Amino acid sequence: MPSNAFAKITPRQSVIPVNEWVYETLCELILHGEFVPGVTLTLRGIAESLDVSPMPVRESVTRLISEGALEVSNKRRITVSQMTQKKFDELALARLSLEPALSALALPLIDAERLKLLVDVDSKLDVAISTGNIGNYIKYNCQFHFGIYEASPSPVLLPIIKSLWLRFSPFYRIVAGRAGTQTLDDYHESAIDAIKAKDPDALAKAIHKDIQEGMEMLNDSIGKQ
Amino acid sequence: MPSNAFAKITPRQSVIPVNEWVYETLCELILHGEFVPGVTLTLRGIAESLDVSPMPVRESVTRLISEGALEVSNKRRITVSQMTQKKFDELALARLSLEPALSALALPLIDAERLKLLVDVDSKLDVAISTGNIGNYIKYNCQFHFGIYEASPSPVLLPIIKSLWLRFSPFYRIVAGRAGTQTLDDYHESAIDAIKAKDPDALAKAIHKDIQEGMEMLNDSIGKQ
DNA sequence: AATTGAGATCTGTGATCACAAAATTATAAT
DNA sequence: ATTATAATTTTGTGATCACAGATCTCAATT
Repeated sequence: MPSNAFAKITPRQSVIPVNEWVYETLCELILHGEFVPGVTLTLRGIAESLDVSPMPVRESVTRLISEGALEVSNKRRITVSQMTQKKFDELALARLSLEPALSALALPLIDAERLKLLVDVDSKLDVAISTGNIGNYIKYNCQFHFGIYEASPSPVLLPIIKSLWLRFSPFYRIVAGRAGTQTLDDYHESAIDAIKAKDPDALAKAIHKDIQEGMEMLNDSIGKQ
Repeated sequence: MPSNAFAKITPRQSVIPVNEWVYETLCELILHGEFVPGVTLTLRGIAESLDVSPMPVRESVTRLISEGALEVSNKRRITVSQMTQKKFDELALARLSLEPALSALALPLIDAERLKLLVDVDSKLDVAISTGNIGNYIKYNCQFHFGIYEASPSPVLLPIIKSLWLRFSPFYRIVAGRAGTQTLDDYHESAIDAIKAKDPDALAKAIHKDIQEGMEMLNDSIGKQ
């Protein structure tokens, strides 16, 4: 029996608290689509998989529940949140309201180094699309967006947007996995152009369009999970 | 020595879990401005005040930290979050982006009973303003807004908006307490008119204006806490 | 009187135990 | 073979303990 049932996870730096490492590990697993909507998790199970005691897992799961990534079902069972039409509509509304705005705020803080990183991630993303690698697509798409947002150390907007991603990522993975990468299209090129031109409005528009297209693609699949 | 150091709190229904009651009690205390920004709290202290064991307090505080209402300071000390200009700007942006939108979504679900409740709360609010009762002003203003929002059982937007309120409420209390109620103005009348006219756009505009005015009033006081 | 520093206390974090309610498995009866 | 029921295990929740690091207390020293 393996002491760690999850896919490759980054080892814990002994300086950061255990509960935080557990939280970030679970976040990454969720954001990268490793968790299937609807499956039930157990505190002791996660603890064993991550080779930690149940206590820090409890704190992390509490956080993830309050952020909507996990749910506690009818009779106190921890599950990965499933998508509903109502949730989806609100997620789309919130994303379209906040992410373009934060992009515009972040643009002046994107330096040459970060721009290079974004270009790099976007090219990896193109490879993932052409080779049909869904896992990498999800990962690099996430890295691209947050690569922009995190240029601004936003204490309020960033955590909220992260919680939005935590909620639709598992669903995203399922849908994209079924549809394949050939249908995927993005506006990352125009986003990069807007960054180079230092045009906040153009960047906001590109991000808005990118989210809208992506969410429209997902919208048809609700209920067919 | 009192077994309960907090102001009047609603007793726990024995059917709901202790941690949830603690969470909701703390939320209410924060939303109604009972907590002063910057003061440090302790798990054991809250537990004693609420006459529960430290364990459910731990879970509740974890949630409130993840929602930004509380912070863990430099060297792991739990404090009530303080306002900064950056936080304030983002809170205003998020509120103006989300609350008018949710108002418009909620309007069709506001029935006669709820409308009556809103009118009632608004009149209590006017009394609070004219008598200079800051505590009631904060409370009824909160009840008025969420009285609209909660008409729509929004699984995503409602928790996010609540987390926004949890962050600025303590600050609100301080500022309003210093400025007095005579400077307070709101657009609740036009909001009620819009509800009666079943005009979502007009309601969204009224809520937008209400938030904008309120936040502008607060903006001058940042740093002078 | 001001400063220092050793001892005592308090605090968040992690570990472990207890327990009732669910869920699962095993057994019996049809 | 299928259903019903009893026994067992598992689970989230709450309580308690342990501990290192931060904070506070207060007497000793300058």
